[in-house]
Amino acid sequence: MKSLIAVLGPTATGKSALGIALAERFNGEIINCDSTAVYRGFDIGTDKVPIDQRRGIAHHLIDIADPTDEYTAAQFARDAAAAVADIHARGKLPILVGGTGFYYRALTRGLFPGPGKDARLRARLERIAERKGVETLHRMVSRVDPESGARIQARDLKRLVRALEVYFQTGKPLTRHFAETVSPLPADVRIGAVALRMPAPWLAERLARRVDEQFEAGLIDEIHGLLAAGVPPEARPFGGLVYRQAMEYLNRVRDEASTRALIAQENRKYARRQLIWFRKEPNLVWFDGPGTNAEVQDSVIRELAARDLL
RNA sequence: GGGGAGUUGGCGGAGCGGUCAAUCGCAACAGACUGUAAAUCUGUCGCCCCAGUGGCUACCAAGGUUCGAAUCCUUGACUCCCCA
Repeated sequence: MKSLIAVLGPTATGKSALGIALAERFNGEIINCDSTAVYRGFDIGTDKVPIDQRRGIAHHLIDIADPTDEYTAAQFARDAAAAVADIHARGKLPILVGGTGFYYRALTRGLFPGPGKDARLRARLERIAERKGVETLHRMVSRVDPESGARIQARDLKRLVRALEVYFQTGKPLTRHFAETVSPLPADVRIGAVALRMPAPWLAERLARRVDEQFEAGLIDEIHGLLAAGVPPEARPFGGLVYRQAMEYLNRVRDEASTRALIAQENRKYARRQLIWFRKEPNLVWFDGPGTNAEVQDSVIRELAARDLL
């Protein structure tokens, strides 16, 4: 019987610290489950744990993609499953740590084995949306795949494009592919998932403090460095939280003080979406953070030990 | 001291006699999510309820005109700009 521990929950609740504490105590290695931390060079804004603070614990799936790559949930599911197998093979305990719910779901429940992105097809569909309105795509989806049409909201461009992309590439509606969905994880892996949470006002305070720390740690210099190294401003990770707002600041959309406030605010909204996501995740045990707290760590260990996962 | 502009729901900001509980944006709140997910999208958003072509209170304040006012008039308070 092999265990996989997962430390999940909203941003800034101390997941990394809890993960490292568990790894130190139970001969574990960390697997990142954060969609942006996979990109090299994006360190400060993604709150990566610096190497000298990892206490010698191996961290997987961090810094594995170039900023110009388009890393996806499907790729993550494959890479993470491989990392889990590798860690198990070496007789160690894999500990998944991160806040990207979709990545966690892709790993634990799988994505349907359909085709990936087709850039030309997407461009074509997006052009149709531009010319005739997104609703046109929704009508197209409803015609070829009524179930998806009912499920996907009429203006949700990305999902509509995806549904049509799958249909045009396979001749089969997206919904029919779902039946073939399987987790890439071997069947004998037992998952022990815990999530950290915190009262909203407390989290808001931590988020505001973290933004200030990121600026003091040289967030803006990091961005200048990336741009100087030739990373285009359209690169995927620049479009995400913290970096998007910081880029706008560099483009003089707003001053630094309001940029910091905006980033904190966007982080709060993100934390909210993460909570909504993880609340629906089955078999997940919640703990009141922060994960740096020794008592919290102890109760997590007790819980996992009681379920014979450690 | 003189001249001009303004005061609208948590904020910004439309509306300029009826169809206005008041366009829209933001925030807030609730939610969706199967290969971009730190992304993308949706709903609610004055108060009350038997939840409806329902009731009540509302557009700085007080009066007035009118069948009817956030919209017009008078006075007052406050804010901003220009000239002294």
